[in-house]
Amino acid sequence: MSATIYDIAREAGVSIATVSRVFNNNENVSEKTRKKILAIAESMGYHPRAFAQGLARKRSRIITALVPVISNYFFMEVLGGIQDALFEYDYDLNIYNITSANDQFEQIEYVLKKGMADGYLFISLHLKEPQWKRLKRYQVPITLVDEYDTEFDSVSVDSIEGAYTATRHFVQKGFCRIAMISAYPNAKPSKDRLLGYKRALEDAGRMVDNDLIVTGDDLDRDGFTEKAGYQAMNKLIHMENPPEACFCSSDIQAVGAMKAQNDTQVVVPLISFDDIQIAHYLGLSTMKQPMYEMGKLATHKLIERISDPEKVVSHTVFSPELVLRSTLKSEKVRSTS
Amino acid sequence: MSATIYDIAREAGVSIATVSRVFNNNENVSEKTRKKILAIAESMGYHPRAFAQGLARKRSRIITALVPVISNYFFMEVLGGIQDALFEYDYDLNIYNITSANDQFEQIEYVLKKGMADGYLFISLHLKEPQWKRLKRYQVPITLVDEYDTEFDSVSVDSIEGAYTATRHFVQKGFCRIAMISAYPNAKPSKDRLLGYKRALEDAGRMVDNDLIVTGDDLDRDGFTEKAGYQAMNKLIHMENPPEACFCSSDIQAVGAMKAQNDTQVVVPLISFDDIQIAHYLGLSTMKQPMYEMGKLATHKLIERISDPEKVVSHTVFSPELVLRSTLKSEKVRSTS
DNA sequence: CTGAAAGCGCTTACAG
DNA sequence: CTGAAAGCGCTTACAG
Repeated sequence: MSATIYDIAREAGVSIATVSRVFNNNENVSEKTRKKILAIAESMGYHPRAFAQGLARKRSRIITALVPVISNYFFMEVLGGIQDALFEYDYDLNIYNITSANDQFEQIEYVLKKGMADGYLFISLHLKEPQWKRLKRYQVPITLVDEYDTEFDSVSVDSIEGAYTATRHFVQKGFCRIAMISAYPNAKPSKDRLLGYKRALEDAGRMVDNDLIVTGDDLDRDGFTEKAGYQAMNKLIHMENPPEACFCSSDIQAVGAMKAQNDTQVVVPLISFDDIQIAHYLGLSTMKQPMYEMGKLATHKLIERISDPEKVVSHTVFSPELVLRSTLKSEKVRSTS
Repeated sequence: MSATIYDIAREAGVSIATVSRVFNNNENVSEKTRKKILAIAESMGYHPRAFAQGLARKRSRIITALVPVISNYFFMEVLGGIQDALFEYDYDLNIYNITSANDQFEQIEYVLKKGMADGYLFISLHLKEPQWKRLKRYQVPITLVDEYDTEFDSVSVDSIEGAYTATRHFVQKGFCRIAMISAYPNAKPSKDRLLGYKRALEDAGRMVDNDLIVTGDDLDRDGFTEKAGYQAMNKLIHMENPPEACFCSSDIQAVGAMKAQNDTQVVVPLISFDDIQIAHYLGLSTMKQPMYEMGKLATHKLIERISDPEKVVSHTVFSPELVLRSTLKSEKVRSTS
């Protein structure tokens, strides 16, 4: 195997403690020995083994992000913020994929038990109340992104408000039959978007027509896929009395919905949710989430929590912002959708 | 801290060796003690600490993927294959982001030196010949994806062929001025696509017009962005004599290019490269790369290499496949782009 | 400024 | 089937 601290200590004629000090930037090493050691280390291609350090220090300087679907546009953008924040501190990032299988919670516990990281970022992971409680027992720093629980630091967006704003916009524009393409409302964000949609209609004195709330048949990723959006929009388009406008749970579903519109040449003004990178290029009107900021802030919170476990729990809830693009203007949609 | 092997050994009245055996599925433990230990471990929430295991075993059962830009559609799809392959074996996946800064190579060496993983997957990492040579010294299993070097196992796609096929298709359709939206040709795939494009024109007896080869001004991700594609297409559209068709280095650039077309209502038939998920929904004609398969195969190769370091180096080169969609048919483009 | 030594939590021959 | 003991490669008081 490659060189260890012993090899380089022997070569330099010092003890392993001194070598260790050099690599830990400990000041109590003479400049002369420091240089000598560094030179030898370089020549032998030496670098402290992460495992040995982790074991001895009981700290790893690793942050682990747990995410349900890595290949997900929302996560990708959050990740950008996480990485930039981590860059400031000297932490490494590990990413674990948590599948949405039945043993999801066990997968999470498994990762925590392995104790590889100093702190954990839970991205879009939606557990039940007793499960959050149970995680608390691990006494390990955890920050939630895109989810809320009283026990943990969190960064999220107000989905109720976002859905409300989008729907109200349609109401104010004078649209009557306003539909919603929903994801499967297992998790809080989905539920909240449904809630915000309904509330906006009710506050406007409208009846909520459940036939106008549709979901794709594809269950993958709880329906947050192009395919599910495509299926859902097709259902709407083929109703006897199609809707005049539609709020859509996510941009990625809107991409599918636009294809359905394009295939049939039926235009339904759309406002979706997220504002992922391509939204601008596709002309999607959407409720913008500050995904990058969310990732960054969550990481800062986590680092703080690591250094001060007793800190009072903090929650940040961003307000999504309506970004209007061509999917709203019927005349442009024809050439855009 | 949480329970260790000592705690549960004491509680069970056995030695730590026995506890260890249980967690390593060693057969030499009586069913009775096994059950007892498992029960106690469960009640104490015990699980072997990854660092301690890694140190003692000198194997971590971790695979690390190094990628230049995590938030990249190509990578996301490759990742799907990696995860599915890893699921079969009992390996965990770590992901490291390698920024494209000047110290890129140092970043890579840093990750390798930490020695956290049993093997490394290099995704879309393009180094220089001497750098590959130098990595060889680490004597650690490495598999390349989207890159080729004689020294390492690799899985890639024939970019020359793909670009050739796309361009030839335009030639055969009778298009005359065929442009190319290129990325910055620092890396092999970009260079090869440029090469394939030129070769197809030459083989058809056409002159290569360098004015028709454009790149966006945005340098981010070597020009593999929506923005760069948008800029590039705008340049083409505003030429005195705009092209009649265009081959584009990647789908993501094509997304930007389509927006430029839509903004100006100028239609230029397009064939891009990759076939990322949204390509189908956007109606992008493209040279399909089997990204998922590539991730899966690369992972299999890596696992094999780990178990047999002496295995002969193997290279797999896939042929990209032309997928025709509406960006090619001018009449449909108008409603799609 | 430097070294000897204990300890981090496991695994793994070896012996029985 | 089980235990005692050495070892994995570091860090960190403690003593000088």
